[in-house]
Amino acid sequence: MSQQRHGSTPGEADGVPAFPDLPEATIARLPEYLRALHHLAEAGAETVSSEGLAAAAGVNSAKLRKDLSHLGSYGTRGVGYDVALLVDQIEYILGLDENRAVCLVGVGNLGHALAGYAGFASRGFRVVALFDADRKKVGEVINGLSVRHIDDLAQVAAEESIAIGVIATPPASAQVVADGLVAAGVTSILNFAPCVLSVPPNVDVRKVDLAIELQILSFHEHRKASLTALPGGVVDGAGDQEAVGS
Amino acid sequence: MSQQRHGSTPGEADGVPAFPDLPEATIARLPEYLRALHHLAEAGAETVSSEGLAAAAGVNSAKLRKDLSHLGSYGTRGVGYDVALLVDQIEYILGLDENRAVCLVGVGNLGHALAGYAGFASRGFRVVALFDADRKKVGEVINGLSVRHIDDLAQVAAEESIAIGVIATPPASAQVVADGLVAAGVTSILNFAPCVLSVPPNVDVRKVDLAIELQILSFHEHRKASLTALPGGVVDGAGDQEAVGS
DNA sequence: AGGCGCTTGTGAAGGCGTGCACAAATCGCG
DNA sequence: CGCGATTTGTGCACGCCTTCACAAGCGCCT
Repeated sequence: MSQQRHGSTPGEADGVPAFPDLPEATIARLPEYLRALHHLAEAGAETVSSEGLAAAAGVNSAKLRKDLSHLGSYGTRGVGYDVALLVDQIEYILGLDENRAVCLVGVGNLGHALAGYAGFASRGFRVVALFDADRKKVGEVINGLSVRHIDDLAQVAAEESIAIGVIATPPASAQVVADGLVAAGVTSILNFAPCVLSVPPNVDVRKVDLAIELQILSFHEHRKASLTALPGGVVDGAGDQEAVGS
Repeated sequence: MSQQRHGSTPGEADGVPAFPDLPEATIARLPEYLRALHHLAEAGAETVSSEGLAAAAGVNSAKLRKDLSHLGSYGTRGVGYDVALLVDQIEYILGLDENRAVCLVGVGNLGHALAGYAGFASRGFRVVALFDADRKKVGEVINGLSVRHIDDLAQVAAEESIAIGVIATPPASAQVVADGLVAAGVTSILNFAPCVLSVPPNVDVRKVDLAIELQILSFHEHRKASLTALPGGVVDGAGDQEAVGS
């Protein structure tokens, strides 16, 4: 690779392009590495070996090295990775230094919890608005933010540039809300409603379905139960953490 | 394949073994198909084509056919798939006919919402117990269930056979809780705490980290922003739903 | 009864991701 | 100043998953 890197702004080091076309699987793991790095930094570590960081993030060390190599060479052979430098680099790649504005639609059971979730603010996001279609909920204050009616979405989006919309409505309303978010210029959506959304191709949708996660676990339970009833007995069973993406 | 299938109990049709070793990627999609099928059944559909079901589930039709072919042949050429039959078959494979017992540990912000989430009960799961380490929360009644102290876990597990444990505690407590669940005989864990759990190899862990989902979306925002600033302009951007697993 | 259109099930090819194993590079010590 | 210990970065092979394209099968219409 190339020498002399400390100093310049992250991502624009020298020869490395700002967007090295990271594999999707790598992107999904970067946040995990970042969390582990923050943990290490708080513990006072200056550098980490790939082995150490891999263990903290729950992945294979070879995989970690390959992932990090994709975003340029930020390690030192014989020493390891500079924790602070790597944190900056990953945060830059993930765009977390821009402190993106997030809005949440649907202040029901789940939405209420999400609105109060501290993990968002502490990891680079600002929840700037809460919406609901139910006029009875409008005005309610949650975590310092007051709930507004969904019809105000366009107006609020014009004031604050909203990067990400979170949908926590019943499935029947989700598509309408998604259309509204897209119309308001939102290009990333996190969908908690158990349904398929159709959006323009330039909009990214990620989905989290709590029941699906349970059903996948249920399958493995079923499988394990039918295996123990057979000669082979308990063989293995995955062992380490499975990612929730793909 | 084989003829004559209607009639016998699902999964034990005739030549097909109960566990055809489904690819992990297929398993992750089965719940999505199931949801779409229930939707179709409510709309009164008797049969669906792979094209139709694929559209409803947000996937490629070839992928859907291959997925379904893995669990035996339950379609009719020229006609499509029998909706009711397929529902039974998928529910059997996923083990949803056993109405598994779920316990939830950590009745904080998020845990509270999960305890009240209707989607669990409606999709084949029974939340049978809520736990928390905070004595001030013990006794609180949520959705008809009263919160018990975490020390009672072993006792409750002995009474009701708990299949799945959900962890919604702060990350610092998550490992201790996981150890407790494992000791109580739980072999599947759904972890909402942002940390890595280490468990014996026969225990399955799935993880849901809300902040990670946002960070992945943030990356794509960052990427899109840096692309529009370049000659190529907006090219595509995925188009359809991305799974949250992988 | 025969043919035609529609739909499933699957063989084959290609791409992506993982993990091994090792060469290259750096630091510290004698 | 040179050597050995240590750790990164990566070429390579393997396996999983996706996608295409098409043959086989089924029902309906004439």
